[in-house]
Amino acid sequence: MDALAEYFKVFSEPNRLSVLDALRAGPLNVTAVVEKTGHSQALVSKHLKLLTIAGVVRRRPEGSLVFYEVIDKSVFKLLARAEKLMLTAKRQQLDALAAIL
Amino acid sequence: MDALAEYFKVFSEPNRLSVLDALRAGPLNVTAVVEKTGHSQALVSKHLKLLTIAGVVRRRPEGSLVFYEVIDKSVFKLLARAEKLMLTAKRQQLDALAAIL
DNA sequence: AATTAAAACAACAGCATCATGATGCTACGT
DNA sequence: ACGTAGCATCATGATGCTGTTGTTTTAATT
Repeated sequence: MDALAEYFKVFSEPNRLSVLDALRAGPLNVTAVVEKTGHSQALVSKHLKLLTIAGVVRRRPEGSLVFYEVIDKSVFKLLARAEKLMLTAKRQQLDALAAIL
Repeated sequence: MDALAEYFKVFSEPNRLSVLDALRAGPLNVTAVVEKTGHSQALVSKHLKLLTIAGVVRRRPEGSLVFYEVIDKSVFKLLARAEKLMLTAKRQQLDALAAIL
């Protein structure tokens, strides 16, 4: 239960999520992620490290560049499922509100 | 992207996850959750409030008791998927570790 | 009305996390 | 060997979250 919470924590940060999303189409090196996300280099590097430690992303040095890529693309299915759940949750909230009025 | 991160944050806390898990079998009142989880009453109340605001759980007063129940049980599928992903991720981590040694 | 049990609220201390700016470190080209 | 680009790390300040204690509300019971 503890480990699961930590795993969810990986995806509970907007900037980290955007870094992960930048890798959706395929591997990118750090600078490319920086440009794609608009975040500072230090920040991107940090989040990529976290994602690597979490086992979500793989680090692959190539010459003087370092490429990162998503290991198991089914993480995006997780994101999609969460998004769907979130939407229905919000709708339920509205329904609950309507039931009161 | 922001909202998604916040939604994930709901599940990124061990105690909150255990509170949610306590409601897996069905509705419970606060005291029952307290007994099932072993957490303090105040803490349980707090987490239940959060889960309610997040739209994961529904609050239903009944007499002097207040029952809580999971609105959409497919949240547990989200948890299961995350757990699965986590396990494969950990294996990949071990492999990566082994590649270094 | 007073009492009691259940649940929520408030204030506080402690802790973790995040973003930034600066600095270090590698690998490559000249 | 030197300079540079790419990436990682460090130290710091700021912010937010968690859990506890103590109090308050709500509802039922006598």
